[in-house]
Amino acid sequence: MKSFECESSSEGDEPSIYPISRAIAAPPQWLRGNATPSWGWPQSGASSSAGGPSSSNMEPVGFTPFAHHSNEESQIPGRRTPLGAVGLGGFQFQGPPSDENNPDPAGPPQSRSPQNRTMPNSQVVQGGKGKNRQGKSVRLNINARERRRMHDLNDALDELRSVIPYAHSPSVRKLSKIATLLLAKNYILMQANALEEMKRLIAYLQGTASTAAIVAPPGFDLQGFPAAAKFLQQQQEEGRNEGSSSASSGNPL
DNA sequence: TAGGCCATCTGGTCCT
DNA sequence: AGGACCAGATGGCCTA
Repeated sequence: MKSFECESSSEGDEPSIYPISRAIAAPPQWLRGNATPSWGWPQSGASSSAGGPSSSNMEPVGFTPFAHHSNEESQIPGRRTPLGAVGLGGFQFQGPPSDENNPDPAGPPQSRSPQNRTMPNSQVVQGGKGKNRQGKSVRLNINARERRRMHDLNDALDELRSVIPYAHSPSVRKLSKIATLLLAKNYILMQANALEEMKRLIAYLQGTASTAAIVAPPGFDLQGFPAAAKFLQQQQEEGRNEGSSSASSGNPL
């Protein structure tokens, strides 16, 4: 691979810190501030990556989860054309006007970036031997397919960006590919953790519904469940009131 | 200016 | 044979 490799996260232990992981753990400035979700970036030493974020931080602020902002993306600095600007088939080639590489006979569309990209390799490497004589059109077809494939991949990444909560804002730069993948992974871990906690809470409430006093079990963190905490508090207060009013009966509930 | 990120081209490998 | 997938190489843009 290249200089960055994702941690082999199949093991649950502490992932080794590759350069890219450090970059994610300490996101660049354009991702800090409002852009940084409270759950997204693995905290060094905190129980974020494997165990998920602390439940007290589960309420991210500054963004709208699951909101699609493809229109806003057009204003975000970046090189890729927003999804809405291109057809379903992905991006059209926007290279130099020369192009035999242009699969669109109608001519190259407006370049998606201010500059017209040059295609340095297309001519240089072709100057070789008979192998390249397989036919220019064949090679160009292969190139077009590969381009389309990469565009599809980027479209999928855009869709992934649209469903992971982070600051979708014109002033916030688009997540990089690797950041998108790592953020999505952390989001999945967080959701799984929240689901587990919810299951435990439901099981506990069901188990104590018929008993006298409802008390949070030792070690159970209710900070992430304000509604549940409020409910328990109400139950305890009601229990106390009834206990005082019907002290003669001695019935705790 | 260096480094990060990206798009594209290219050749190799595997699969149908 | 043709297509999908992959990784290396290259060069451009942007930001600190």
